[in-house]
Amino acid sequence: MNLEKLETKTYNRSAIILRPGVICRFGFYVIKGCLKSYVIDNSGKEHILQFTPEGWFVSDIESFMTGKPSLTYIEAIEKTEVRLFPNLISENQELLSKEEVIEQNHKLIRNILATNKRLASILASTAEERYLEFLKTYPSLFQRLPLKLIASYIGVTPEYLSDIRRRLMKK
Amino acid sequence: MNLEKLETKTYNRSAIILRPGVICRFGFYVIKGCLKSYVIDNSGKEHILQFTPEGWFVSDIESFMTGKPSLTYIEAIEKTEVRLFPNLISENQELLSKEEVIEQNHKLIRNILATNKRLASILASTAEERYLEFLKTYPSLFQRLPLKLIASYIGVTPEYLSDIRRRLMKK
DNA sequence: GCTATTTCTTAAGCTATCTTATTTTTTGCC
DNA sequence: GGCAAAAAATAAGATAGCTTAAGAAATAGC
Repeated sequence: MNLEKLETKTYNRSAIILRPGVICRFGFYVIKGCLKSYVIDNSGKEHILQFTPEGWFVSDIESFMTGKPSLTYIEAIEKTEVRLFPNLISENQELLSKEEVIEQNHKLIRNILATNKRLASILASTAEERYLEFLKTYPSLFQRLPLKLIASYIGVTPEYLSDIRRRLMKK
Repeated sequence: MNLEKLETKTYNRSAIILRPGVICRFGFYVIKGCLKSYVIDNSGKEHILQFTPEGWFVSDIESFMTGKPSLTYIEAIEKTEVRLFPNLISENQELLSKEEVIEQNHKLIRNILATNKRLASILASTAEERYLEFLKTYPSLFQRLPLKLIASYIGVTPEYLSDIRRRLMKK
């Protein structure tokens, strides 16, 4: 896949790149800036699935792979430049070269590993542990993101994360 | 990849197929029976990441892909027959044919989609909602698995799941 | 630079979920 | 088929994390 040929695009802060119901026709590779993907629950609360800073890849993988309508949002947290990878619903994989399939694999696998870790962490760790883990895993993001978004990512309310921070300070 | 040539193996109930610290050299495709993969937290509690009944695939994907020691357990819940897929640390992918890479992709993708759904569900739904979702998604498993394991999967204690059930009965 | 808006902190009361303990039921296995 | 062991139900008290609210601090955008 010749990267030079792929379209790039720039989104402003708060631009919504994907919303539920729409088919996700691209994977987004972030060149500069940061995206968030999230779902909104029945009570209207936002839950962040993934942050996507420079060098990472994001998509609604289910929609991207199967052509079904997306269930998630993808939105720019900062002004963000992305490279667009055309979608690869299963049949299309046959059109790619072997190297391209492997290349695609690598990007996907990196995401899978992160998602797996995240699931284990949500199941097996306390909020405080998840916060410390986040700091260690994304030291750069920690400085760039508002507390509110970090709270949504680790799965607590901003008020509670504020408490956690205070308690950690005391130690 | 010629399926006829791949090794199959049968494990007894409670047999531990993979444990943390060991490199996961195989992906396990379940022909008959059911496996669970799980982590154990600091306080010794077990958290189920995935059930793997007939027709599904499981592995410690991080270990399988990168050759690093595994962080998870994989264990037979019932007497289980599996087909062993040799590991595919990145460099090895080049040894496979394009069709084999795509085949591998398909198995992985199915798991990824399930994991993504699960993460969204844990973040955005209540325990009761997750229980109902589990029943709908795995009607066959629900009858086969002890409550204790379902509780661990949806992320609550068995006592609390027992409460949830009772409350649902009343309705 | 100023102002409106958003974010963060703090605090108090509340609820979902956990812990521990006991009893009853079910299951694995000889 | 019977018995030991595991699982499930029930209940009561404990706690992590939520809600609401209000003031302080930071920030976006003009």
